Amino acid sequence: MNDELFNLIERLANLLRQETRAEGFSLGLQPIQQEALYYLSTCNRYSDTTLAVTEFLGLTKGTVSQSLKVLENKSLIVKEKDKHDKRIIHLKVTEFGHNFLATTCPPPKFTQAISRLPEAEQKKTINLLSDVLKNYQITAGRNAFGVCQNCKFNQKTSTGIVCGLTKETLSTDEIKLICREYSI
Amino acid sequence: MNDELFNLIERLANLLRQETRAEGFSLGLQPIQQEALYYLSTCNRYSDTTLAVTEFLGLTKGTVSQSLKVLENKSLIVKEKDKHDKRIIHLKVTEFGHNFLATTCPPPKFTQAISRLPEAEQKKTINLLSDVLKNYQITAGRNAFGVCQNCKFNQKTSTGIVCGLTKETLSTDEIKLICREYSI
DNA sequence: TCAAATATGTTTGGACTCGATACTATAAAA
DNA sequence: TTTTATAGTATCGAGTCCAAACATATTTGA
Repeated sequence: MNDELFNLIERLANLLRQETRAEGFSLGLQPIQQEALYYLSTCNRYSDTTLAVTEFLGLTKGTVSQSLKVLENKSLIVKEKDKHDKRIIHLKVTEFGHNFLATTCPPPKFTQAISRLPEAEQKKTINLLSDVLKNYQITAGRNAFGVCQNCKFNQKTSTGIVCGLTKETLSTDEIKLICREYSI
Repeated sequence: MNDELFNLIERLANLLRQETRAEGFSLGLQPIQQEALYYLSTCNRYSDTTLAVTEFLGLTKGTVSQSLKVLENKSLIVKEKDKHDKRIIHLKVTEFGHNFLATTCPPPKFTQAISRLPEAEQKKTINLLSDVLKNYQITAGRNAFGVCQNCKFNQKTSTGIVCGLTKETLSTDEIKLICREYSI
């Protein structure tokens, strides 16, 4: 039975990669580069670095560094040095980058296929698959990369929402993004 | 919401690829080569050709031809010419190949993570994800690659099980395998 | 019947990915 | 202050990938 689930995930991933390749063709973007760009569009300010992308994609930092250079050369992202730690470089998706993603990621046919399913079924699938991912991440010993507002460090105080890890104030928009420090 | 599902699948696939890479290290096997080998271990005699693997993985036949050559050189598969059509070459997984897959595919940690979930949840996830895949394949205009016994061409006659497409008799073991001609 | 079209599979070349390693720069720890 | 750890980049060789050209074998159809 594990085999079945493994098979399904592999096949969905294969189809997605195939379509992603086609979508990125206009800009000469490789699937992995699009994945990195997509991740950067969904993560928060603690998670928009080379190392975070590396963890997320499960590759080595040298490899990721190259992919990011391509994204920068194509003006899809810009690099901004951190004000407090000069080693850290934040990767921000440009407007051009956001526009590109809006039409290509997730691939239109995937979106189309999903929207044909009943909404209750969509939600159930998401919940179940989240459970699978969470379990797998724990077993494999990886970071969970969850949404900020569901994190155990997320605290609601009288002065606003605060991250218990960094002690910084967070906006209501920010807490919807993905964080590499996510923990439950 | 589509974005969420897309994200989950991508992340699961990333984790699986990362582990697959580690599992294949001992034999110097790349993730894509392992995927091809795994597919060949699950497909029926109508679907064990270069072209079928090509469709299944969503790559070009030239690329797949190279991966298969590697699998052959490592004695994980053998090539057998078709008796009726000399263009066709059947790809059979060797005992060595089966043994390798048994310990590596799906990755042990994935199996471990899944088995920790309640059985009902596992089944539900499989059913829902099957639905997603089926819809996506139809939208993308791809072959479905389903299990023989669920196919509309599968016929139970007085003399045994027959494929309505090839008019050939099928064994009870065979009908559990994946077929590229699967249709519903 | 036999040339043209089609189908299966391989080979080659160039662009790109990937991990490993070595490297620079900065920050934290001892 | 020296040492160690962290963030990121650069380079190399092995391998993936697509596109195109190619070799065979089969089917079509005039």
